[in-house]
Amino acid sequence: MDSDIIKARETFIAGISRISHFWGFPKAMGAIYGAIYLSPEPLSLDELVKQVGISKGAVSTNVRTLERFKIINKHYKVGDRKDYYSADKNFWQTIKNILKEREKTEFDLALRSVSESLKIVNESKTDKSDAETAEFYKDRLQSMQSFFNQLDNIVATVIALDDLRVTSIKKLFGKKN
Amino acid sequence: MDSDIIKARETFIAGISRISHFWGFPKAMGAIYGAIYLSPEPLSLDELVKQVGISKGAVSTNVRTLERFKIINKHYKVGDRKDYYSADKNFWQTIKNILKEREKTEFDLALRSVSESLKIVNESKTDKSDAETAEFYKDRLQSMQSFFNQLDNIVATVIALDDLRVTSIKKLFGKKN
DNA sequence: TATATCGTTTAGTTTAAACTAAACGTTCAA
DNA sequence: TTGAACGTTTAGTTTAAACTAAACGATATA
Repeated sequence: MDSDIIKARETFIAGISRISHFWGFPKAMGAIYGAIYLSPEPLSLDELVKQVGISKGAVSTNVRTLERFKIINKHYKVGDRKDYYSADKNFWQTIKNILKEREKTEFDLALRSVSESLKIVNESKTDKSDAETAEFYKDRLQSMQSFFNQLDNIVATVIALDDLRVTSIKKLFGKKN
Repeated sequence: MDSDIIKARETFIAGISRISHFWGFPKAMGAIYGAIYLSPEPLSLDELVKQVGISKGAVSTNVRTLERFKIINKHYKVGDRKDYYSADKNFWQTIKNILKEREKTEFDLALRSVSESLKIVNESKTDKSDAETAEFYKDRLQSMQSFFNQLDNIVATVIALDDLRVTSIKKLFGKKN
């Protein structure tokens, strides 16, 4: 294959790896996604091993995560036991899928830990000396709880949006007004 | 101090640590922020060492990062060589500050790496056999470039918003319509 | 000038995440 | 029924990030 094509792919994959790592995913996961995204045909596990240069085990686990997040798609071919993976260009959907996955776990958990702290303070029978501190805690914890709730709402709303509305939001932000 | 108050604080700090770690920051950084956020008075470095239970060096570096991101504020007292740190409740501003810092580095860099790949493909004199692949690459890379540009616009817009407009956006999303 | 008190930096260590190599279970074809 | 071709799992290793302990420079105080 043409060396420029190869160079372009390598540059791209390196970039995606970095982004992946930056957002808390393994670098290899980004590289795998990059290879799949830039392939005209769905790729098999062994082809990914060859292209990305990591072990079969690592490709297997990373590919599974990518699939769970609905970032890539799995394909079967009749009379072929291999699995093939592809990616599409709908990034907004991809982002939504990631958010959906994260909301289920971390967003929710963050909110709960603040709420629990608040509950403890609210239910504590504060003796005179700590009353002031308790009030301060309540105020601060409530503020954060409120913020998390708003954030949760935003995420939930974005997830629920259909593509038409996503477009309108893009317009909303894009116009810079 | 009242044991419930202590329990509430520990629960809170553990939660914030987890969030911090989840978004790619050190756990200790979250713990430090949590301690500062929940303190009625600005805290000194040594007080943080005591409250959070990590070494002075670690507190020093983490606190510096927090300050660089404008997540906490530094205070001086006359006739006192210690530095004191406080946090406020304006989370939207905090998020904006984090985004601002990240946009300068990673957002920008992501966009550039895709653009560079695209440039390589565009400038390559593709021989017959790879022409189709080159076209596919161009299409895919352009799609991602476009997406990144939109994302960059959104982030830049959010950063540029004043608080009034942030409120309106919160309303926009919060209504769930 | 000597000493104590700061925050920072550095060298070395710890730790947790992510990888490799290899064994494994399953499926299918000969 | 044997063996090849899959993807997955596991035990062990590597690696990079983040920590600790201690030295350090700077500044204030006695």
